[in-house]
Amino acid sequence: MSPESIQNGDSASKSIDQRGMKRKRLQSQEHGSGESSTVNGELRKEPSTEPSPRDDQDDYPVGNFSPDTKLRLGKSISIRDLENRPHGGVQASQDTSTNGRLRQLRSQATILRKFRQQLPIWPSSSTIRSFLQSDRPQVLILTGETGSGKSTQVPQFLLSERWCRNGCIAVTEPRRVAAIGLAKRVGSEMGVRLGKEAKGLGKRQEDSVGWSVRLDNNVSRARGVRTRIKYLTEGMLLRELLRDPYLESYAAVIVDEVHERSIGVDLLLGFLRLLLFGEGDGPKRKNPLKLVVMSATTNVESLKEFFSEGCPDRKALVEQISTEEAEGEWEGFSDAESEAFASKKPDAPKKAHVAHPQDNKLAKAQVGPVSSYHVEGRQYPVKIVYLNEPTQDFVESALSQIFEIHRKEPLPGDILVFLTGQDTIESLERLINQCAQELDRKLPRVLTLPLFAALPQAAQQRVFERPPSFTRKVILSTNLAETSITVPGVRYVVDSGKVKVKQYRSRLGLDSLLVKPISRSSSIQRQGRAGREAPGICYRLYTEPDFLQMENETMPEILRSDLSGSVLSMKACGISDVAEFPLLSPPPRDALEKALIHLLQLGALNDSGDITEVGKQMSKMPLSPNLARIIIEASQPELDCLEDVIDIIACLSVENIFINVVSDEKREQAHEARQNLYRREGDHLTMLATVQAYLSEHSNRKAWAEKYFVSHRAMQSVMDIRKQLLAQCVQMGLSSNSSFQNSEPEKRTVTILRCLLKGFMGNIARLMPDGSYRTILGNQTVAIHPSSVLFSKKVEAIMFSEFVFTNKSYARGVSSIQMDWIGELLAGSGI
DNA sequence: GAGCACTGC
Repeated sequence: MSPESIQNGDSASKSIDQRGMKRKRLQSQEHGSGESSTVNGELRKEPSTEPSPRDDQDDYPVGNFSPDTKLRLGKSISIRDLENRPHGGVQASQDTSTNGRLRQLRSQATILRKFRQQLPIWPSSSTIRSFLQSDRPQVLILTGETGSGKSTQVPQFLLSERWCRNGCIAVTEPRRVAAIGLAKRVGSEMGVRLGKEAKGLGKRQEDSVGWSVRLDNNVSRARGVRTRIKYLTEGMLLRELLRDPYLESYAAVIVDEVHERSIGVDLLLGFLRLLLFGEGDGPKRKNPLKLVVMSATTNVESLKEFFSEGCPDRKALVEQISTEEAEGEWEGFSDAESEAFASKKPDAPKKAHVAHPQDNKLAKAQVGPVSSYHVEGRQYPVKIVYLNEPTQDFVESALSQIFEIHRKEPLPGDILVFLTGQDTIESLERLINQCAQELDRKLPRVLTLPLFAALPQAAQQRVFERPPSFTRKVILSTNLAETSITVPGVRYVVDSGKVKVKQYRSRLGLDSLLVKPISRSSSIQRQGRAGREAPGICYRLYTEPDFLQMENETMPEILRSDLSGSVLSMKACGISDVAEFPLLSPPPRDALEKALIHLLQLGALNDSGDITEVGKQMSKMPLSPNLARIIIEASQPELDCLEDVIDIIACLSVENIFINVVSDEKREQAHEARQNLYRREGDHLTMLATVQAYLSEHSNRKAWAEKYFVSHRAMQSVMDIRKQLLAQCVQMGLSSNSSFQNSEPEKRTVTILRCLLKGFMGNIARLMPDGSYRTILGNQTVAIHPSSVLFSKKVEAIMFSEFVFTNKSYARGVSSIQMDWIGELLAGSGI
């Protein structure tokens, strides 16, 4: 493909005119305000300012970074990285007394305040508060583009409200790093001590900001401390709902990043709707709960409808509004907002049109249970360039596009390329490096940096480093850079328009992992990555008609996942008819049925569909139902292999513990080194052997891991999860006496495998005369994945922990089993 | 002969 074939002109600017009218308008305002380097420089002079993780959705007008390092971090970097920084943006105090520390925190907060005031959301504070002032439960749907400041400011706005005076606000985030990073940021803005750092102030109450994510709960339990804001991952709030169904400990819940439509968010919205507006059997909470749903996109209507549907006095609300004089103002305001956004008319009436209830005593009564509001973002304009003709090979198109940019555009300005996976990233990396050698000496050098989740942490961190002088970075990334990591310095985005998605097919009980076109919203999100620091260009490796044909939104995760975990959570929360559970995107009935049947087979539900004792125990574990069931099986006193099984389950809960080696030579080497760890019974016992070998290494585990080509990072998570699971089993009274530990290894191995089989009943295949494997339930052909120790081996039958279709059906995590175990098992389970 | 991205007391 020739560079000329890439369109560069009018059609590109047309589409930004349509969608990006705000950006154009913002451009003129923005260059003179906020993000300028003078402000940056000013902040830099403050000795107490540290480079802190930046909220990638809601930027500060000043990056808190030293421009010297050019290190700009997204909402998501490594947790360790966050932990190594002093809390709250304040460096260790020389005055170690509590009062000295608090004084210092307060002065820091005063400095930060003027930057908060420059955030686009700042002027909307009182309007936002006014939506939630009635004495009924209320929902506010708050949309705002990247950089508006909503994740950090909205909780602080609400704190001063009467209904929140002594309460705590929960804010959920989809990622751990985001939750921790935001908590630290907001803590320093408020000038309070973080989490357990807060110890109380004698007679006076001390306010604090905390966070709660798996394996890291940093919320003060001290008597004199009020935790005012708590950032949690979605999963953690779901766990809290199991314990405290009415969330009595919170005055408000803020659900952030709803547009990502994770399973967690969808379930939370369902539970929260029931909690707010659930069947009218009397008040469930002492005080009405307030809910703020925050989303980046404009799809307000479906959210509005979702909550209005659940609201019992919906009719009353509608009548009330239509009889109020100010009717047009409230409804009209939000309509004008969404209309303006949809029809791309600039300067549609906005704030001027809004009646601010705090200015109008009657207005309070006008605010219904469900309202919506939109805040402007802060983003530089990005020009869009489409291909004229569709491409057959996006790797090749990306290659020529990258070099066209490189020849044409001056530095600075790094290139971010969105690809589908490790394979395409590595092949493009090779191609670029070949071409770069023949590059004109006068042109800047090219530094190619791959970025995907399976890449070791140190290699991932390289995208944050400043390149050598006269060098352009070309970052080749998966979707990781779309939401989780914000790469600094990017002005050019090359978008393949593709993504690899995992989709569960309940009929086959199989995940497929296939390359698909992205959605329009995802395409816009990728484009936005070019306009973080300066105006940018997004080169789409597809045509404009292709763009127009894309789905509007990415399919919500709940429609493409195994629902057994979600259904178990619902059942544990007392939802008897799961088909009635309110979901924004209800999954098809057969997907729910499949999940119910699976839970029945596992013994989590009984024949009438009620949750069993085993099911209740399973629901408390931070594991999929399959894995949770295995733990419970292993805890039976007569089997007693709990500790060994926990070691295996911990490995199954993290990414691959073995390092992927690229070259053939290294692969041989790794294979050789791992011989001591490999077990002929299969991958699960190999995992056990690896954990045990790692545990018995006391001197230098890092070196040990390197020697065996084992991922040290993965093993550290295995250790954490193992510890957590052991503690939880003790707490749940799942026993483990070690009498059996001394029995013959052979017998122990069989016991362990039979426990695993209890959770992987559907995942069994036997060897056919032609040498292939076929599943017992479903009679599907399945191949042992090349990463398995049993790859190319023939055994009587296999059990596997994962069943994934890529270019064919693969079994991953495979163990050898015997046919006669299966008969007993199936007889016992009623299949 | 091959591995999208997240998450959980």
